[in-house]
Amino acid sequence: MTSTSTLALDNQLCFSLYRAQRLMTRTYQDLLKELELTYPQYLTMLVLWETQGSVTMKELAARLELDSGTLTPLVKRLVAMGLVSKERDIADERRTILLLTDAGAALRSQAEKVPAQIYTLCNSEGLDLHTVKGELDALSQHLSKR
Amino acid sequence: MTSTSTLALDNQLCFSLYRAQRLMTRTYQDLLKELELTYPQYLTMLVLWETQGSVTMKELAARLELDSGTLTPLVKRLVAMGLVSKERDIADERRTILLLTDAGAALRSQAEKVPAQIYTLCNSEGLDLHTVKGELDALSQHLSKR
DNA sequence: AGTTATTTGATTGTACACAATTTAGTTGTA
DNA sequence: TACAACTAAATTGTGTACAATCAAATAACT
Repeated sequence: MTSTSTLALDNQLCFSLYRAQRLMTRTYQDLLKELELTYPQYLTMLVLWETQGSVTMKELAARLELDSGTLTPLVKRLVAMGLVSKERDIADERRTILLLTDAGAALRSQAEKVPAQIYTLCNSEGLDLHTVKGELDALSQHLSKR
Repeated sequence: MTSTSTLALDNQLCFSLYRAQRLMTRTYQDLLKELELTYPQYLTMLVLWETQGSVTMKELAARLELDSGTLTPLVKRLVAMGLVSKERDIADERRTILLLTDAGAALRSQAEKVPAQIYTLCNSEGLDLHTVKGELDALSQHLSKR
């Protein structure tokens, strides 16, 4: 029997979201083990792969909606792994430009397999993942304009 | 124009989930500031409020699907705040029992206001939050049985 | 030019998450 | 009753998140 209290954990959308997100990250973790990337590192690589291998920290932060406190150390690890290099923008020395190394570019072909694998793992009878994605995006849109 | 690449960030359900979860946590953060609780601390208090103020660490971990590495320090903070007390189970000294203090129990009346406030902030034209919750639960169910 | 304001990224400090290991306590069994 | 197997928490170590602050560079203004 489910509690009808408005405070019951099972009645909170937030908890469903929180749990689903953690399960999703764990699912990625297994697949990303082969690439030796964490899940946020993978997201960062996605951005680099879709920007011809060159972005500023500011652009990356805007794309992932993460701040420098998160990204600076994360990128430092990608640099240490040899997937990314960092240099200052000559035109504006405040800016740091991230560049894909050859190893970083090469990793893409391995990463190409991940989306299909994830789809297989997530897809389930009676659940339209595309619809869920749209709803989550709508929720994010709504929450972010405040 | 959206990229049609399967690797494009915008095509990943995972990123929608990841972003929505972070936005939701931030939304809670504002409301919980008054209670001086973080979002995971709030979830922990929800569990205590719905269990007559008494749970073991193991039960709490099972309920929140978090492990002791996360919960031990989190609970330590709740104890330091005077909301929870800890004692050993006399029947089985391996077990730690968490108990609501009077202050912890009293906080519930303030927390009662949160769900309605969150609902107001999340609810949006053309988006059924109850449906979204159900879909996320279905996804979690699917991801956790593997 | 010199001062002020703004921008960019890095740094600091707090709080999760979670894998892996350790410690202490309990149970099952020869 | 030894003692191996198991269980519950705590601990350790790595990697995010994010608020707040800082330093350096640039822009804007007088």
